[in-house]
Amino acid sequence: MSLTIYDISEKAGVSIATVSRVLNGSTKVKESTRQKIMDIIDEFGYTPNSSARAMGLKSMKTIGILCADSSDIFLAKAVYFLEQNLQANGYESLLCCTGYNLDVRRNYINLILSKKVDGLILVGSNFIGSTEEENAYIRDCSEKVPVMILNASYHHENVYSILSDDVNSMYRATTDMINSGISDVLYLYNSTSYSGRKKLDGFRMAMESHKVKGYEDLILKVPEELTEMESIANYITNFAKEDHTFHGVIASDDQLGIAAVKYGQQNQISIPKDLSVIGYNNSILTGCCTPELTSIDNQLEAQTRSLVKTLIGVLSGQDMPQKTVFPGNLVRRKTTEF
Amino acid sequence: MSLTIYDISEKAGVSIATVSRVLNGSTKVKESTRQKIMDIIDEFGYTPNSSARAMGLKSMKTIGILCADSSDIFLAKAVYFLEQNLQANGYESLLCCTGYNLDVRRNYINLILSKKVDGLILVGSNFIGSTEEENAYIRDCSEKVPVMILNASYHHENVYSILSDDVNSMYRATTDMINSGISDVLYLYNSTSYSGRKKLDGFRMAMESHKVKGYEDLILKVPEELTEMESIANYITNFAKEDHTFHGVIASDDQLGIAAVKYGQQNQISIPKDLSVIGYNNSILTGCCTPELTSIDNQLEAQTRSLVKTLIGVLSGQDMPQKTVFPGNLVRRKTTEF
DNA sequence: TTGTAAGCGTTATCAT
DNA sequence: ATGATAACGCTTACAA
Repeated sequence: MSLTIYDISEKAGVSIATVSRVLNGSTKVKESTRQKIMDIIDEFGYTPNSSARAMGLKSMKTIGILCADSSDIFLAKAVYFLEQNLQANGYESLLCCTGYNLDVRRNYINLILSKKVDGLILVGSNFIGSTEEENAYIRDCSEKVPVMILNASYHHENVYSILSDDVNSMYRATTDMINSGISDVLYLYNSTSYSGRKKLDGFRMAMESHKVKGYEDLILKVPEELTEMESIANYITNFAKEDHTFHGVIASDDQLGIAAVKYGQQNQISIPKDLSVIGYNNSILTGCCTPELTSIDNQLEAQTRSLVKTLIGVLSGQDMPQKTVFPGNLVRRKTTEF
Repeated sequence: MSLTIYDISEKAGVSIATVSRVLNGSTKVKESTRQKIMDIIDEFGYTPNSSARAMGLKSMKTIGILCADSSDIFLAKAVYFLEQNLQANGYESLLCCTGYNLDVRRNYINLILSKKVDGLILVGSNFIGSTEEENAYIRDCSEKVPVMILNASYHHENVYSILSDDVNSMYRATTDMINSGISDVLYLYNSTSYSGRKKLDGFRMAMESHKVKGYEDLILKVPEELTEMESIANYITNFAKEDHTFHGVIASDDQLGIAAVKYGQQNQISIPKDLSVIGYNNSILTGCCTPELTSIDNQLEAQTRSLVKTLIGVLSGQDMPQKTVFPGNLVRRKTTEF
């Protein structure tokens, strides 16, 4: 059992209030008593009981991080950056992997709120539904603590959104591809989350504004059950066999992008000569295939830094922007020629 | 502000003790009063204050998860599984990414201990140094709470190790390769962590027991700074140019394995015909290259399940095995013919 | 500069 | 079956 301030006060022959003052760096304490107390702590050690502390301060200095699946390559990176930033600001991270089911989520959130976290971070756009009803739980949370959303946007009091401009990123990538002379491009996606919808919007907008005909026939939703790269590649092969031709692929994430590369390889299609491929997230996967995958970088690290900065600001009572949008940018590798 | 048991007791016209009893499911409470209290809770809502609770119970029902970098593909998966298992057992997870520096780690650990976590999980074999001195902090921790180590072994009271048998896995994989007729095999690694050392041991043992000569010349340490796949592939190419020939590669993780595949492709070496490659961890990366990577699976999920089970057992006062070892197994894909 | 004491929201041990 | 009340370890007015 570690010492308490009572033990220390006794040893030092002062009151617990004085010990507390020293511990909290209050200036109003004589240097000699401060020394005496510090000496005792140095000798016997002391780790504050943060539960007790939390009761006094009404704060655990802890932030709840919710994500569907922290082993997802994209979410894992986000969680990591967030934890680092929070740590640097004196906050700890309570991690909670909720899965994708809404009811399960609500339960987890209640649990985590009872831990008296000072704020909540929702990592991933899958937390935002398309109906007000689905998002009710977010409004509830926001009455207790500030809610930060990474990679999606939801407007409500005490809710702050940090995201990348998926519409624009996808619009520009698609435009680049069209301008390079490829207008028959397959759009590959499997998620209809907030950011999933935005990406598709960007693709459609580019196609529309460049007056490309018949692009809707080349929008392919890959079933979510298909997680193996090879299965996805086969799925694309089958799609192509149904008399669909395309000389470009834009994928809503790197995994699908890699699957497209695999499709090309399986069908002896030369990349990038006869098929250009663009992925999304600029993850570690981009380096795994040959040729290496061109991908859209969404500046995740900058986003997380901004998110934590905003959160810390909110917690200290400052006015903070409710929506911060980061531009994405195309990282050109070997699956494209432009 | 959410209700407290005081508010509820007032509304119900009973004492806080009774409310507490209802909340904790004590049997010794009349059904009618229980109902009255439940009704009030249903109407107004109630989220227990777990800091206060922790003070009474001397437990936060929280486990500290330490890992160097939760965005690492292997560690992320471990963290995810651990969180899920802990959640299922009524514990929350305080995540702490410590980096690889020892001093930084010690600080984090003190901090996390002050949060009164009920146990500590060290994820990744990089937490175990090779000297008693380096591991002193683990012994210190173990005096306060049970310490669980995933993927490494350290024997001490109140310390429990769950790991896969890296020596044997590597021994068997190497043996398989030798038996298939390939004895000039390049061993690729970049980490000298506990498990890194064990893997290398397994490789050496296999080489020794099959009386392969000169294998030491084909053990290649890739500089840790090299993180890009292509850089690693180039590094291998340069090594090969220094008059080293090999027809097999065994890598200490999938990333290095993929780099080896890339090396083959860059140098027009046919895989698996002229070069066999085996990776380690059986991660998502294995599906990203073509041909897909044969890899050693270390049963991470089973390990995490066992770890949490052991931890829960320890916390409830049971005697638990201090060391649990899981066998690994080779998952054959397309970079090997055997 | 220092001490006293109230308060934070629970749990748990007594009585009744 | 229920109620008082101490205890948990800390912060923070308010007094001295």
